[in-house]
Amino acid sequence: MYPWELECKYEQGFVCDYKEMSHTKNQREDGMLSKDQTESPLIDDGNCGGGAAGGVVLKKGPWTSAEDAILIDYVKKHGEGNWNAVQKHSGLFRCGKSCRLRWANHLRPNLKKGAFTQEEEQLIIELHAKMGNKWARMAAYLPGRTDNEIKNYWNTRIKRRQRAGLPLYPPEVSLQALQESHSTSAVNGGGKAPHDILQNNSYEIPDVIFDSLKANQNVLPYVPELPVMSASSMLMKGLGSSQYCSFMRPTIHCQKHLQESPAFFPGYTGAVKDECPLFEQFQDDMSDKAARSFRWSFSIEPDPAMETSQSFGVFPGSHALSKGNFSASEPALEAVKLELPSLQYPETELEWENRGEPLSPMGHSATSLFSECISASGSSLDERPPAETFTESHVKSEAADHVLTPEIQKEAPIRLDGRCPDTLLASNWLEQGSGYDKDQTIMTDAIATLLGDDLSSDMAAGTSISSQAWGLDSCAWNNIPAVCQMSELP
DNA sequence: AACACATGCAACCGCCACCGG
DNA sequence: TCCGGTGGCGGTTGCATGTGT
Repeated sequence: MYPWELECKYEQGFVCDYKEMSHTKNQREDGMLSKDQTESPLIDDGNCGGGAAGGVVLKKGPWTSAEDAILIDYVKKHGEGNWNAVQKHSGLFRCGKSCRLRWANHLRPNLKKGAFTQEEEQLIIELHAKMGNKWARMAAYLPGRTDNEIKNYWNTRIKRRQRAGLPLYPPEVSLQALQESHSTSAVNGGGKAPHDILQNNSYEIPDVIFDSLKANQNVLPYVPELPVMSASSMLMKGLGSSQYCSFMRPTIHCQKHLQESPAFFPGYTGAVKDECPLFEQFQDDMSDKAARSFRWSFSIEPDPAMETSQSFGVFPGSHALSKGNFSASEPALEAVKLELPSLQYPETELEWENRGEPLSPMGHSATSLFSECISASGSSLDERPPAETFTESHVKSEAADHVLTPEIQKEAPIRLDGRCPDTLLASNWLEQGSGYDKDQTIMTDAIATLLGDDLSSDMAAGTSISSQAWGLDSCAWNNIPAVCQMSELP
């Protein structure tokens, strides 16, 4: 639908609808110009409009409906593109970039407005796992959605999950990947160099993420071939997600601990670091360059860039901290040149967001708790992480934001749209718990295995809180070091 | 009611790739 | 091959609104 249809929409109040939706906050729009627009028309820097394109001071700030109308009219007549000509031909005092952005994000026909649907949310998660912060490419899979919208959604989601202490990606995927990587490494040999393992073509890990997409390739008009994503990459992404950035120090302890403690990964003595480059990530003072040199584990052709241990650091698409900053991620793999698909997204069983992830009664996810426990147990008495990494900032925020008593869980509404906080997802997950026995088993087994003997000496008896509630049997719960449990208790 | 803080979103900025002259 | 223009992309910012105290 383009100019000819736009006219119809426009005349029927399309702009008005938009105005209501996106500018409810801009009461200034009609008549009430923003401060930018009235008091000090900003001078652009030259890149965008140059402030004075041909001596004309270009306006910045929120668009008015009048400007929208001008732009729509212009596109209607001249089509998209050649945005710098808009100002010349339409008298709109906006730079071309601004016009393009406005059109693409707000005025373009067929734009969806409003909250993301569950299907869209899940797709975003999947796509982000695959592509990283390639918002434009992701937008190609979400008809009617803009990259900016997706980006904003993701960023807010990251913040939410950070606050919630949740991983970005589903824990069962991470744990499953972990198990897979273990079994695979057992075959390949634990002492194998990381890059060898990762590049080994036989190092195949079942798809766990994109089945929902791939399964429909024969149904949908066009679904770009989605390369197999390494589950171990997912694992690393999950563990390396922003959530864990706040646990940088504990993670280092984890690595140290892992190295020192063969029992942690039974049968994988000393190979943990190799198997889990994430741990190496935090040990080395990793550069962005190193981060970007990482390639996916399923690389067919050996990549010279991977010949160095530095190659194993940040995982594409992750928001792993590098030198304290979020690093922009590279595409998960050689990003496929995506065409605009006309997708119909089927319902899938992997509705992570929908069901959330298993949370402890204290609001901890299994993986969150897992990471914490590793962190805590991995710290010897003289290496205990600073309190603020654990007992203060994290626990405080979780206590404040995500304590879910059984009563609260009962009352917590099931998430019906995409805007409920993660807290609610937890209750939702719990309510649907019966359908996730497998996941729980995986979780339980994995945690029990991972925490296993090595932590047994730290066991505490504090099982007053039902560990069953988040899928851990009492044994597994008991295997959680006291420091973890204590840190969660009010 | 007032204030502070949190949240979400629109818009901007800077960089980069592509293309044509 | 170089260079300027253009468009696209990802990161960041600013602000209105929502929420809690």
